[in-house]
Amino acid sequence: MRPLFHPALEDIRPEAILYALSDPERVAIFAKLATAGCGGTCSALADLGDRVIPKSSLSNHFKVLRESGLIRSERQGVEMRNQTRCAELDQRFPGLIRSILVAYGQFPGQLETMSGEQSRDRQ
Amino acid sequence: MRPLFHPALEDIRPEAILYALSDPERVAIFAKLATAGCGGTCSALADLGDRVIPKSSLSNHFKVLRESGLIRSERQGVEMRNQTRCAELDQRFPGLIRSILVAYGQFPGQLETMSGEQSRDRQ
DNA sequence: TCAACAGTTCCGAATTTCTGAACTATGGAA
DNA sequence: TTCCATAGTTCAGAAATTCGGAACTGTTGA
Repeated sequence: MRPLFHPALEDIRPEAILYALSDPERVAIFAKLATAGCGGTCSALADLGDRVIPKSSLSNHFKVLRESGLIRSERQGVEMRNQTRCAELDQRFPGLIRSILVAYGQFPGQLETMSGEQSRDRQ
Repeated sequence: MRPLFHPALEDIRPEAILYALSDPERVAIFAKLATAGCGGTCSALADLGDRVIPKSSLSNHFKVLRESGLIRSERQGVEMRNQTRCAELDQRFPGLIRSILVAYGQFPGQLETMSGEQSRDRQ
């Protein structure tokens, strides 16, 4: 398994962000992560209610989210911990993520790491 | 030639907007329209500097922009007049278009019909 | 009536997406 | 250790999408 790629903040491209979030399944996953309340593992995010995303598709969704710079993934034992990069992203693209989530009706008030706490970054 | 389809404001879907604007060529076209200064015809927008978009691709770009709800196209004689639906869109998805254009570095201060003038709508 | 022009449609090639099946990595139990 | 279960990744082929040249359509002006 090749090491997971995460773009540096300055390498994040708006087209990648928009592309990643132009898929409602990925938005649903990202919104769940952004609004916390879930463990952040892949499997915990597979159930969208109306359908269960196949494993391989899910894995690909996470790859797209990760490589576009929207999330950070980190192996923890047998599973994967995912977290959004909202705080960083808001620095680079002010207001973007928020207005996208609002547009999707996925902004219930509290974004995990956005604007509030300045994220105790580990790198 | 079938009649051009324009979604009603309430039928505009965020995923369509993001998808349409996840392509840098379409963003370039849309930004030129949004910041005025050009006629709004297709051919006037074909030249991106580094490459000239083929006619059929250009036509498709306009179709994507139109059917996502980002622009309105109207035949005027032999050519097509295009205009953004920024004012309407900002009503439905507050801040979205603006923050996207800012993210792309395509927001030079003056958006044609956004927030300022409430657009003398023709319909 | 005809030619020119702006843009659309068609269609085949190339690329991308999707997902089941096989595989890999980790941790726990025997 | 070895073995099994679990979480997720990679592979591969089918399906869907995108791209763009060539042919077509609709409009204007000569």
